[in-house]
Amino acid sequence: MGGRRSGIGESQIVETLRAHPLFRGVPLEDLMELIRAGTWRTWPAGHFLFLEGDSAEGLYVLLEGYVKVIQTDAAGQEAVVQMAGPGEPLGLIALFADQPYPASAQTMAPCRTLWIPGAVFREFLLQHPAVALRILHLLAERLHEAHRRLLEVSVLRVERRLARVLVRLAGRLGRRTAEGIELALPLSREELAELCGTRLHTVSRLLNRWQRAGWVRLGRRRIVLRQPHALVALAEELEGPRGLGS
Amino acid sequence: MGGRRSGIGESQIVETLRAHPLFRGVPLEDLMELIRAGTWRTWPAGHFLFLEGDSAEGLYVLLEGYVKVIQTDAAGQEAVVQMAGPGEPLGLIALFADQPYPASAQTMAPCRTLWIPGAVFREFLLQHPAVALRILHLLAERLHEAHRRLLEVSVLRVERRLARVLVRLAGRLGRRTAEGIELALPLSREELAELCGTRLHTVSRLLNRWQRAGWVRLGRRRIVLRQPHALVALAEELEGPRGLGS
DNA sequence: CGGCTCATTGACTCAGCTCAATATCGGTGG
DNA sequence: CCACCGATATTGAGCTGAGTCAATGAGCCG
Repeated sequence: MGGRRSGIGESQIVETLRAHPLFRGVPLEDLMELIRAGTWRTWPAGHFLFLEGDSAEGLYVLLEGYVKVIQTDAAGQEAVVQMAGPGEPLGLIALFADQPYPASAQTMAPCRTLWIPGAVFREFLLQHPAVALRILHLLAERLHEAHRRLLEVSVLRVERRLARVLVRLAGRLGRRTAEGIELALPLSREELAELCGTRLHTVSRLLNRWQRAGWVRLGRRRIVLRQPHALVALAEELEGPRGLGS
Repeated sequence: MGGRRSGIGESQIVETLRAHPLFRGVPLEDLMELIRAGTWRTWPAGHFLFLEGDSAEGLYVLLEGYVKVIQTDAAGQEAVVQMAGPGEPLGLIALFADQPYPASAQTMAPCRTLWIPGAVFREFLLQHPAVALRILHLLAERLHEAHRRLLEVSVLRVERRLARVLVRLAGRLGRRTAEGIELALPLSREELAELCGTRLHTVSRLLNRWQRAGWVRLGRRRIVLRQPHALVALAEELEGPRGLGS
C-alpha cells in the first residue's frame, strides 16, 4: 500500500504536534521521543492506511488531509463509519481493544500522517494520564456520535438521513461560495450512500429531486448547498411514525 | 426516580470492587476512597438510573442486575444502544465528553449500583493511569460494537439482524435448559425491536414464523432457542445484494 | 478517440411499515 | 374464585419507500 517516508525535517512535525490539543502541556522532550519512535509519511489520495483485519502495530495521527473509515461485511457491503480530518488519531480501537483493525482507512485526499508504535504510545499514556483523559474524551464523543447515527439509521427515512449527512458535512467541511456552501472534499454518490446507510441510486434520486427544487447544485463528485435552510428544515422536522407529509 | 441508599455494609462492595477487572492491582485504600466518596444503591426493575439530557455529576458502576441504555429521537422513537450487565460502568460518555447524559438507562431487573462523583473518578484515573487504559479498552470495544451494529442496520435485512441479536443475547445471557437456550432476562417484543432497529410487529411475525419451524419457543417476555444452530446459520449466511434465497 | 469511472433514470418488486382488530397473559380487587 | 383490566402479543390487509435490475448518459484521462 502506497506511502513513502518523507524527507521533510522534523521541525514541522514538532510544531504540528505541539499545537495539537491532544498534547497540550506535554514537555517538548517527551514529544520528541514519540516523534523519534514514530514515522512520518505522506500519502496520495485513494490509498489505504490500513485494511480491516490487518494486525495493528500502532496508531496513526492524521496531520493533514481527510480519511474515510470503512467497515465491510462478509458479503462486501460497506458503511462509512467515520470521516476523519486533520488532527484525528486513527486506529484507536485496534490499539486499545488490542485486536486487528476493525475497519479500513482510506485517504480521500493527499495526507500526512505520523505513525506511532502501539507500545510506545501506551507507555506514553501511562506517563501522561492527562493525555489519556483527552483520548477518553475523544472516544466518548465518537461513541456518542455512533449511537446517534445508530438511532438515525434505525428510525429515520433515507431522505432525512441524507439531509442530515449533508448538513453535517457542510458544517465540518463546507466552503462558502457565491452560490452557497460547497462540500470541500469530493464525495461520490456511492460514498454518500455509505454514509447514510443506503444505495447510490437512492442518493442520486434524492439529490436530483433537490436540485430541481433549487436546493442544491450537483456535479461530478461535487455538491453545493444553495439553500441550506431547506435541508436543515427537512433534517430537523418532527416525524412520528407515519410522517406529517412533505 | 426510585432507589434508596441501602444499609448493607461496605465489606461486600469492597469485595465486589476488588474482584472487578477494572480495578485489578489498585491498592485497597485507594479503592476505599472511591467507595467512601460514592453511594451504594439498590433499584427495583423498571426504574431509570438517569434520563437523556440529565446533567451528569457522576458515574454508575453496575454491580448487579441488567440495564438497558436507550436513545430517543425528537419524535419519541427509541433505539436500545446497549445492554449492560454486572460489572459495567454506565455514564462514561457523559463523564468523559463532559456533557449531559446522551441516553437514558433503565433497569431491566433489580439492580445494585455504586455511584461515584465525576470529579473524584477523574482524579482517581489521573492517579491510576492503568485503570484509565482499561477504560480506554472498554470504550474501544463499545465503539467497535457500535460500528458493527451500524453496519448491520445499514446493510442487513431485519430477519438477519434479529437472528444475530438473539444469538448474541443467548451467548451473553443465555441459560441452558432441557429445551434449549433460554434468554435469562425477559425482553418484550418491542424491546427486541428497538435492539435491531425495527417494529414490534415485524419481530412478532418473524419469531412466530421461527416458532412454527420449531427453532424457538415463545412466551410472554420469554424466548427459548431450541435450535440455535438454525439461527446462527441464518445470522451468518452470506448475503450479497439480493439474497441467495432462503 | 476510446475507455474508464461516475451519475442519472426508468420499471419493477417486495420487505417491512402502518393501520386495525383481536387474542392472551397475569395480576388485582371484589 | 372469578371478573375485569392493562400490558403484551398475534395476525391480517394494504401501501409505499427504497432496493434491485437494466440501460443510457456525461465527464475525464491517457
